[in-house]
Amino acid sequence: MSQISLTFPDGSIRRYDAGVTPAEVAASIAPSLAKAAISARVDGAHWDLAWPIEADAAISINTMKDDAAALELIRHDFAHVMARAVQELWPDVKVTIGPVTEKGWFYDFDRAEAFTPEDLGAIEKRMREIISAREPVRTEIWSRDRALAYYEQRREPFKIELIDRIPEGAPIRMYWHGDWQDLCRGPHLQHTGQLPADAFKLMGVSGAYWFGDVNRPQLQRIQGVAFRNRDDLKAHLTMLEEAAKRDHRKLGREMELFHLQEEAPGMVFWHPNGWTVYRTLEDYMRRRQRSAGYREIRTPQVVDRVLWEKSGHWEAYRENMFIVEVDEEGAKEKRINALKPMNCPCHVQVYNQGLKSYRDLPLRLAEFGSCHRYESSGSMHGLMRVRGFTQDDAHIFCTEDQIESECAGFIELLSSVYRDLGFERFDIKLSTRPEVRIGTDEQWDKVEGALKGAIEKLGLPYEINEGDGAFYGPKLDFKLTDAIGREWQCGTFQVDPNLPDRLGAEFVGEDGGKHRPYMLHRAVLGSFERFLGILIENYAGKLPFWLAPRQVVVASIVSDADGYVAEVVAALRARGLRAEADTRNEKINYKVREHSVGKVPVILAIGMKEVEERSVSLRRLGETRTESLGLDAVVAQLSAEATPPDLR
RNA sequence: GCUGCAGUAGCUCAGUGGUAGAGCACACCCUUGGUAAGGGUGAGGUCGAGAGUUCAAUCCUCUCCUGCAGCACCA
Repeated sequence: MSQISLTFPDGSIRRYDAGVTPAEVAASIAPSLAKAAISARVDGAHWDLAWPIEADAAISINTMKDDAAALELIRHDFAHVMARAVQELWPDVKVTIGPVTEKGWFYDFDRAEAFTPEDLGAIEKRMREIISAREPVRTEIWSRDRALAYYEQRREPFKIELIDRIPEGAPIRMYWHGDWQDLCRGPHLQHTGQLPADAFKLMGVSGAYWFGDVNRPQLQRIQGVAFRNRDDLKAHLTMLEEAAKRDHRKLGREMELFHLQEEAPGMVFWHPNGWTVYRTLEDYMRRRQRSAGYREIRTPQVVDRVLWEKSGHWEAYRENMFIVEVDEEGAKEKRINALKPMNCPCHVQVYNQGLKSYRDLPLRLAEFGSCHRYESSGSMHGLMRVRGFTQDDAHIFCTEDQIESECAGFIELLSSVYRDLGFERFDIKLSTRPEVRIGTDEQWDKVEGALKGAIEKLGLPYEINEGDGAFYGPKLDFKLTDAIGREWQCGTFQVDPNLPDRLGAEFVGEDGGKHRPYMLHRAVLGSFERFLGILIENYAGKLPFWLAPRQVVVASIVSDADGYVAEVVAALRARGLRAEADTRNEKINYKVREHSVGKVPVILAIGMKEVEERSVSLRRLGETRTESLGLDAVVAQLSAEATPPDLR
């Protein structure tokens, strides 16, 4: 038998018979390692302990201490254990697929009746029994015919389809968890006893299409989360509770920011508090864009279909547009308009007014553009996905040579805005040319190169999403990370030579001839509605002082102080602070509680002592400590704090 | 849009085949209290909309609307 050399992480090399398994390798090192082993990494691939190694390779043995490997195996094995539990409880249920997800796994089942929450409890119980049986996990490679015959006989149509999708030559692996069997590419743990029985939880049932295809059968997806130990599970559940507490829909009500109602699904009714935050953010963005060289414009919301036909939206996007029919006096036909779903065609109209010279470029036209899109009913979610929204939109008209510097300028603006708003971290994704596209390869090379060049010159890391660009040009997506680690895609930067072409935008070049400009679509926040939702959740409602809708409440302790309270409020307001008096007939405890719940950053309590000293007792949100300050001092201090970050 | 669940007072929710209840919020009164809920009294509901079954529907059935979770969608 031939021999192979395996290289270990410490650089040492050992020789084994070809076909040795990682389990045997581990045993050759130490019995304790053999017991603790869960999988191996062979030349970078995640390797089952039972799979033979046939050639020289670099190897490392994974144990439960290896985060990534352990979590993957645990979650994968949980998927199988759950499927087994389900089939043991309901033998007629058909199994499909059960992949690992970010925090756990899911498994899709075909079953006539819906799973109930009680069923989940029963499944969890059965899973624990399976785990405590500590049954070995076995693997075998089967021939295609044998696998197909097996599933024919078991009447598992979905598995048959899966086998048909396995490419010729790839191994068809069967795994046994005890005497329950599933088709799976592996790898898996050694036995079910290696699963942490106290570190998983079934999270719910939902519908899911077979292969994500609306036209295929809808299955029932049971989702679970799993971690290496109970503490990690607990931390995860705590994070979910934390996220629920931060839910902007709940905080929006509690803080009286906005509401939604069924007569206008997906459209926001902003209340005074919410609108204050909105305008503060909008004013900030207006200043930032103005100083970054943008000119602000405003374009119509109701536009004739003729323009949408020219721009291509009528053909490609019509089902997402709100259509407005108008009976014009004397007209034979109804005139058909649409609420704009995007601002770009209108911006080209502004560009097209008057002949443009190359000297006018780059021309940056910005609009806080109010858009409407008919989003499908199931996709709407509070402020995060709405039908009526406002983008911090802008289009830069420029030459090909200007793309790189415009891109760099945009990224600098975006990163500075995100930092000002409290987001330190964001990731960039570059989507490159798709299969179906317009333009020459040379153009794509140049434009993709410009985007890469801009990012690299700024020294920022980025990922490439091969083939995910629009048919007309590449794009950048910017994802920020919030305070509890969730990612939100907000910013975008898209290169578009297509729309200027369709709508006939041009400029006179140095050569005196007419040329097409490029159009760069870009947004920093995305939509104000959604971004405000993200801000609310990021700060759990405790917005930074400059953004807080009510910055200061001046609360009287005794009614004899009411006159001075009014004076304090007036002094604060004179400096532009958003201050309110609370002179209601309530105890100070009551007022402090109410305004704390309402997330007011600063409460100034006023009793007779303060009246006599012309001072205030200052208490900040989240603290129990109070501070006594003179009136002039507090006004000066708070107005400094209220200055937006770009004006400091 | 699909699957499942839900819709009762401003909010959170209980409840019943014979037209409804709690806590908080709200109004009024008492109380002037020093940093997270003082006390009392009171007002407040076409029980999401429409149709059907029934002597009788908030409750049962159907359709629709809206919301929630997930899926699909986000050119």
